[in-house]
Amino acid sequence: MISEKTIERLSLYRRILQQLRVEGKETIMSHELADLLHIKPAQVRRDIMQLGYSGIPNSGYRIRPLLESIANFLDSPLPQSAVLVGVGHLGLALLANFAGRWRQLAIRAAFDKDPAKVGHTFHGCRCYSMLDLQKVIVETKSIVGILAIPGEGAQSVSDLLVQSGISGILNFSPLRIKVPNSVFVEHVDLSTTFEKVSFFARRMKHYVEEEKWKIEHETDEGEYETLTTNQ
Amino acid sequence: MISEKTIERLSLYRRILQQLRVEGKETIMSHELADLLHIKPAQVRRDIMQLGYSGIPNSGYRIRPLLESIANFLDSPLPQSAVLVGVGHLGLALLANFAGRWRQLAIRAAFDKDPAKVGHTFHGCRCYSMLDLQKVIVETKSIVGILAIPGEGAQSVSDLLVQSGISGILNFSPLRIKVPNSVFVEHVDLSTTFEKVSFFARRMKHYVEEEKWKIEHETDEGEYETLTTNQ
DNA sequence: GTATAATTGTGAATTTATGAACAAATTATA
DNA sequence: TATAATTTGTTCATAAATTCACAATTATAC
Ligand SMILES: NC(=O)c1ccc[n+]([C@@H]2O[C@H](COP(=O)([O-])OP(=O)(O)OC[C@H]3O[C@@H](n4cnc5c(N)ncnc54)[C@H](O)[C@@H]3O)[C@@H](O)[C@H]2O)c1
Ligand SMILES: NC(=O)c1ccc[n+]([C@@H]2O[C@H](COP(=O)([O-])OP(=O)(O)OC[C@H]3O[C@@H](n4cnc5c(N)ncnc54)[C@H](O)[C@@H]3O)[C@@H](O)[C@H]2O)c1
Repeated sequence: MISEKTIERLSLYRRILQQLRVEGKETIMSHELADLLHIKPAQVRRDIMQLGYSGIPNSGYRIRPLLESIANFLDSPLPQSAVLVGVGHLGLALLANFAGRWRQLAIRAAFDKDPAKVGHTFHGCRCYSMLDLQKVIVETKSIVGILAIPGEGAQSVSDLLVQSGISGILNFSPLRIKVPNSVFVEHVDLSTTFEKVSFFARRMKHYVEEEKWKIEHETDEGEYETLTTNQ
Repeated sequence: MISEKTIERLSLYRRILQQLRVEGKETIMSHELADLLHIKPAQVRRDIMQLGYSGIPNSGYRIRPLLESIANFLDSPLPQSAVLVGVGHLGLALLANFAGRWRQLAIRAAFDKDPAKVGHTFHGCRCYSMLDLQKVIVETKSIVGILAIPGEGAQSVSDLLVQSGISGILNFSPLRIKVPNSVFVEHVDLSTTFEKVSFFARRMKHYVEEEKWKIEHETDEGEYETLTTNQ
């Protein structure tokens, strides 16, 4: 019923609104939010509509109650825990940002198969042995697992997480893991993202050079198609 | 004309096919690739069609030439360079993975405003002063910039990158930067992604518990709507 | 107060992405 | 060599996401 895209935008709105509130702003209009995010005002209004929150015509949305509506919608009534598997380069960066930083949602435990890491604490988060996975997940009541290990181990660790009661996985490994359809998976594939940016960067450059050429040579506007981008 | 989604999938196909080739596989059929990625075969055929490459009915695609077609389409004829701004927790992880690892596309230089980092080399990549940004970008002919700094500095650094000739930006900061429409931007917003996974994890759990309840109480199948997911 | 200007909420239109289905092509097989 | 079995390329259909556009509503100016 509610789409992933909408959830992502609601999370964004919240972050922006929290900032604006500390700056003393009390109300906001759909086109202001839209401009900050480079989207259309109708999109903002539609998303907020789905919350059940109503704005005031000719005046906009009151930030305080809108934030409450978003929190009400996005957040769990209880603080929510996540666990991280793989305390390597990426895992460490994630711990630096998400280990107990927010009360509402945070990484509460980490795991690694490397004995050198087990028992140590990284950015305030303890690293456990893989043998303790199920026990710790149950104890911390975690429902989200973050995979920051190489593709090789990803499927088997994913299976373990699911067995232990995890129902959402954030997967940074390049492998597309298979899970029961009662589990939500998000693949963050930084390599393909990097390649994509590189691809479009090149196209943009070509397009711009083509435009320059056309201007220099004062040709009439030919039927060049513009690039499709997400801006 | 070609969509971002298609580019992402082509990059995925390539990675899988490279692996399969070293395992000795010579041909592949659309449904095999589709199964590995949890998508539909028609999607695979459509994507490959856009490359201009043709498969063989009743036999599939020959992996070697297909890989060549993909490389031809996705890659620059010359090796392509990227620069990273912000050698913090995340920046370091990115350097560990992308600093000169591939010949075709790699991070060739890093920048940080912290004097303690300037002049040092991280994972084989030299960190320069922000003052050298333009010079190094021009020298390395980089067209991609990666932002791994806090939101505060993101807009001004982005402007600098664009001034220096960058035409693609991979932005890890929470700020939605503004760029001319001749520049491609990809926002990787790990906080919102994390919140999204948490949100759907919770819904999944509820949904599953609801199903269990229904089974235990042997009610007739009510009109419960299923969740929309991306699996 | 009344008029004016502005902004919301939302149905309808549009665009974009995905999926189903089938003729055409090709291989394998009898 | 002919037939059967498959898989591709692609058209047409469906679904999802976005955008338009405008009536309804409210604030503000006069
Ligand atoms: N670092 C990046 O910027 C980056 C970029 C693109 C993709 N990735 C992907 O993210 C994942 C992690 O990357 P990284 O750079 O942190 O790798 P890394 O090698 O630095 O760290 C991997 C960690 O996972 C642990 N590990 C390995 N297999 C395990 C298993 N089966 N169970 C438990 N722990 C295990 C290792 O001991 C190590 O600590 C990899 O799949 C990588 O391809 C990372
Ligand atoms: N680490 C994560 O897992 C994670 C998760 C979500 C979001 N992010 C975002 O990614 C970005 C980087 O995160 P991090 O954890 O690496 O932060 P960090 O604080 O560890 O590193 C930031 C680095 O950028 C440098 N820097 C800051 N301002 C700069 C400027 N104007 N010019 C040049 N260099 C500058 C700092 O000196 C530091 O080295 C942040 O915007 C953060 O919100 C990171």
